[in-house]
Amino acid sequence: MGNAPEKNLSDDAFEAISQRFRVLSDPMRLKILYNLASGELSVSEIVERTGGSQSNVSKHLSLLLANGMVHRRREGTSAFYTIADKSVFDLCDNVCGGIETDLENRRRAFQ
Amino acid sequence: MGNAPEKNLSDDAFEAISQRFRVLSDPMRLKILYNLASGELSVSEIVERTGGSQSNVSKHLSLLLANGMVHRRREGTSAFYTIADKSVFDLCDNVCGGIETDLENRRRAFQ
DNA sequence: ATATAATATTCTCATATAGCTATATTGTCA
DNA sequence: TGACAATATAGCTATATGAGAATATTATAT
Repeated sequence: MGNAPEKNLSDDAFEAISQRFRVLSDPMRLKILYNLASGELSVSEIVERTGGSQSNVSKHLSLLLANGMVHRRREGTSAFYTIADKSVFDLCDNVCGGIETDLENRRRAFQ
Repeated sequence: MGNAPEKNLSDDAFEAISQRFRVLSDPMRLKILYNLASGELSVSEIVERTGGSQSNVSKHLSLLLANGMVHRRREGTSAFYTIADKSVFDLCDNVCGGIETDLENRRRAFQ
């Protein structure tokens, strides 16, 4: 098991990190990040792949952008999004990789 | 960077994992987990350390329990909680360890 | 049985937000 | 300029949930 916390964290700290988790607590946003894991995509491509509405996808992308999870590159009338940095990508990778195991555990737990 | 997703994940999968993130998206719950990182605590001890109200702390603990994040051990009129498994602990550890960096980045971003 | 202590739950209110529809913005091309 | 395409935003509604206050539950002790 772990060690005791070595110092007290401020309320701001807990607020900040909970905000980060909140961004990841929506299925559509996870779906978007999951699709971006394979590389850069335009909004319309993301709309196609996720099956979400254009406005909804765009709003989620704005939120991801505002929270530093993705980068945006504009080109003509299009906008291309990528996962911002390795930590987000790793998180996405772990999450996506762990989902099947997680679901399997849940199935077992309910039998 | 990563590889493309090897298979499509079901909507249920994204729902399940987003639910997990949702549980971690509240400052008080993170605070509770952070305090539990040092070992088992009773509800009243958690109330003292977090500064939350009894009913609020109890409610958050119920939610953490329902989502498999903590275990509960009853003894007399008391209830003692521990972090459920290593994955939760690791997550908590990573999160707590990363908070300072995260805050520092935010400070920089706003200067 | 009754009082007390520890924890859990219910009720209510206020706030946040996901999704929809419609509209606005921005860039390209004829 | 005007039409069109791609993206972003605003307005609205319904739902979820965090927090406080009050109450209920459960266990111990006298």
